[in-house]
Amino acid sequence: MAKDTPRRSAKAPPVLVEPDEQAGHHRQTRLARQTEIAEDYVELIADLIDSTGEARSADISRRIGVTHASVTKMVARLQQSGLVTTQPYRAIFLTQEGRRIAETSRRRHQIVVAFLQAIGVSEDVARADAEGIEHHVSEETLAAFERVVTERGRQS
Amino acid sequence: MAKDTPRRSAKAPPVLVEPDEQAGHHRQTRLARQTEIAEDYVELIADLIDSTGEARSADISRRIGVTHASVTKMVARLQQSGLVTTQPYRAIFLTQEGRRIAETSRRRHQIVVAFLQAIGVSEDVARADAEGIEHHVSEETLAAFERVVTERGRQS
DNA sequence: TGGAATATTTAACCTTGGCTAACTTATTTG
DNA sequence: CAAATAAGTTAGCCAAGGTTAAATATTCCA
Repeated sequence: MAKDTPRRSAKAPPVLVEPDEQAGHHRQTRLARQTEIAEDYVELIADLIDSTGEARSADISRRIGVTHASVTKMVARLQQSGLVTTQPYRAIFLTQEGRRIAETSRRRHQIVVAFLQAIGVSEDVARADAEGIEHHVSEETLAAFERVVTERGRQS
Repeated sequence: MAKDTPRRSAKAPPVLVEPDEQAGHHRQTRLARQTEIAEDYVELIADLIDSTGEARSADISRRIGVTHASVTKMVARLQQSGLVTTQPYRAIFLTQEGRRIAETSRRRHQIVVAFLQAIGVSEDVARADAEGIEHHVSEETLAAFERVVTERGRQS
């Protein structure tokens, strides 16, 4: 019975990074992942309302690239969470709370896009990457991004 | 019967951003979200192997902050995807493909952390934010990050 | 060597966020 | 104004990633 792969090392091996700290970071990231989809929808709904006067699910599904049915389901969930209000076959509106989240998301989004462009990323890629990055940027990092934007804006 | 919220606007409203393009970005982001968990696991497994000689699920669960059971399930999925190999009650190893992905992830991770610190983000926050950001950084953006790191490294 | 202590797996469940297909309701237009 | 078209909803499905609780393996040590 060849025991080719020892199941467990005999002694506790040395550790490079603090496990708890690392777990905390991962937990934090997992939490951010839970809210980012909702944020994407809310941000988009705000944009639609501001630019066209109302948010309709057909537009949302076109912009976000999912089916009508998925939008309906997601909107129902957003309503449950108190971020939007809507009635069957009617347009979608943001609640106070939804509007607040939309504003925060939008601000972050704009800063991230401006920042990426400031360090030389092309507009299209900046927009694409920002969509994913924005949800994982802490206040501290956001502040750093802003500094870079104003710095580079001045020096060019 | 007051019709207070018109269900649909009479005319097609003007659009600010190209819907298709925006949908493409969101689709791309959704795709990245599908792989990021796997990447986190693979990256961590590689770190454990390199630093302690083997990756055991107890360590993974401690570092990543989920239960043992979740790790077992995820490792089974990684095996299905051909990224790791393992046998019941034995340690976990990376396949060629798994190792490749781990290297790519690690490189990106390191660049993102170094970059954030270069623009003035504290080490702990840099590590935490990088965990979420790294999966959404395109090659173009990564290159821009590297440029900033070398620039700032030189000038200080 | 035989438990005690650890580690791992299994089973059953939950939520999220997609999908398709079929159906209903509004809007527009001939 | 009725029929065609567009928009929205509902139902049933799926996979991913989590969870707890209970069962099973392995290792260590007295």
